[in-house]
Amino acid sequence: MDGTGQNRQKAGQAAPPKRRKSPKGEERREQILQAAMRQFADDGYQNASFAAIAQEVGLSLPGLIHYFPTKVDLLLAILERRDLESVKVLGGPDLSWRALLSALVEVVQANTHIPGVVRTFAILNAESLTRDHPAAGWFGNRVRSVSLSLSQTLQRGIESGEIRPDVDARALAAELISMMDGLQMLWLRAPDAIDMVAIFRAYVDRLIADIALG
Amino acid sequence: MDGTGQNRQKAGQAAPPKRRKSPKGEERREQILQAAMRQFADDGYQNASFAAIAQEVGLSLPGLIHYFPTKVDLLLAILERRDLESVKVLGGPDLSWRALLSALVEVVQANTHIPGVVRTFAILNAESLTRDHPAAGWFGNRVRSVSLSLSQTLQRGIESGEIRPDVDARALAAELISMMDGLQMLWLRAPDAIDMVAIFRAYVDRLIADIALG
DNA sequence: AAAAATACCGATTACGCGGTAGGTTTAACA
DNA sequence: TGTTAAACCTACCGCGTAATCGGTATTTTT
Repeated sequence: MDGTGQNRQKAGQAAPPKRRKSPKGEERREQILQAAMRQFADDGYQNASFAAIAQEVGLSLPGLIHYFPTKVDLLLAILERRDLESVKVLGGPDLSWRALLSALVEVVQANTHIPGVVRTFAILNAESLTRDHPAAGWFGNRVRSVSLSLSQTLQRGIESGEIRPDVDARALAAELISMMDGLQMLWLRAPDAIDMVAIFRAYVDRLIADIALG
Repeated sequence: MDGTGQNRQKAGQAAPPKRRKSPKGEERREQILQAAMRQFADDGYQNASFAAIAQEVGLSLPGLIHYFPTKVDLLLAILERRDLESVKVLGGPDLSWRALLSALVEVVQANTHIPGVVRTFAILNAESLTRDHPAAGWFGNRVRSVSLSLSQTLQRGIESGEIRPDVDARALAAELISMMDGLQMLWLRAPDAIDMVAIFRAYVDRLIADIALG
């Protein structure tokens, strides 16, 4: 009816989404999301086949559509779920800048154990740069939000006198994001050929040495 | 008949590719390559329409096929051309490491003036991470080659005593490539919001300060 | 001027795609 | 236990796709 698939809810949090039942259904949803992530990771969103995702979980195409009315809805469901997970990582605005940088290294470390997920989001991230891509808004918001979060923490470090005052917090935030994303792409092309964690850790260590005061 | 479109020539350089004639034809080829780059930049390779490229240069689909027998041939032609251009940038293996890093900054600087080209290759680079992508080999070779070139130059710097001996040249090469590619993606998402050149230059300056001896 | 390659086009084909129409079976709940 | 929604399926549709067939007109070379 609406064609946008945005009709889930708007701001409710614990509100049970209308009425929902079957345990089997929830299990299926989970399977579908997993399968879709796999196929998006392999082929990208545009090139992946909605019907092939259905097949992977043993459904017909209309069977899949019963759960996700359009391909876009399925994509958005994957992104939405990622939102919930990633809140906790950069969560506190009360984190010290050193702790934040450590947390970033840990994120990279953790990512090496879930190459599938990393691949999915790296592919979608890049693909979302193309015209009218349905994930463009999500990735745009995400980069804005992460960037803001990083630069605020760095800025607090500057104001508290722990970081050299001539550092550009916003530029440094962009630099960190770029390095992480760039490394991911290199790593995805040849996971065994480069040690993503070691490289990123070395980079961050140098960065800390460069900007720390005292 | 061969279906691969690889039948142009194999190693000849000045050898006129069999026999070629019309000036009009060469002009058309040029238009086609430009149009294709534009559309690949907008929509990616997979999602771009071969026929739409034909239309943009005022040809029917069979008319386009006269010049490039398949869509893959067109893609490879674009990549091939880029090869010729990019040789000169990192050309000499007799370049000093400082000169090389300066050259990288200049490349980034120059790239800000050709966002279309940057976009094309950034999009294709990311897209080539998907399964069976026709550009995968090209980008794989490219990253290998650039990486090797960078790390060799850095290694020479180490051996000549200009760079600290505890530096990992290969890791640093990967880091540089990651930073450039990551920055490009961030920049493409919001060209006016970030100063790619300033960020990269600041990064390189810190890097030099960190690894230089004496 | 003759021969031959180049530079195209209209019509068509085979196929995969996302999505719909209209149903039947299965399971939850009162 | 009856009602109702969830959980699916078969068959189908319209569309866009890359690519082919079989030409004709133009240009270049001999």
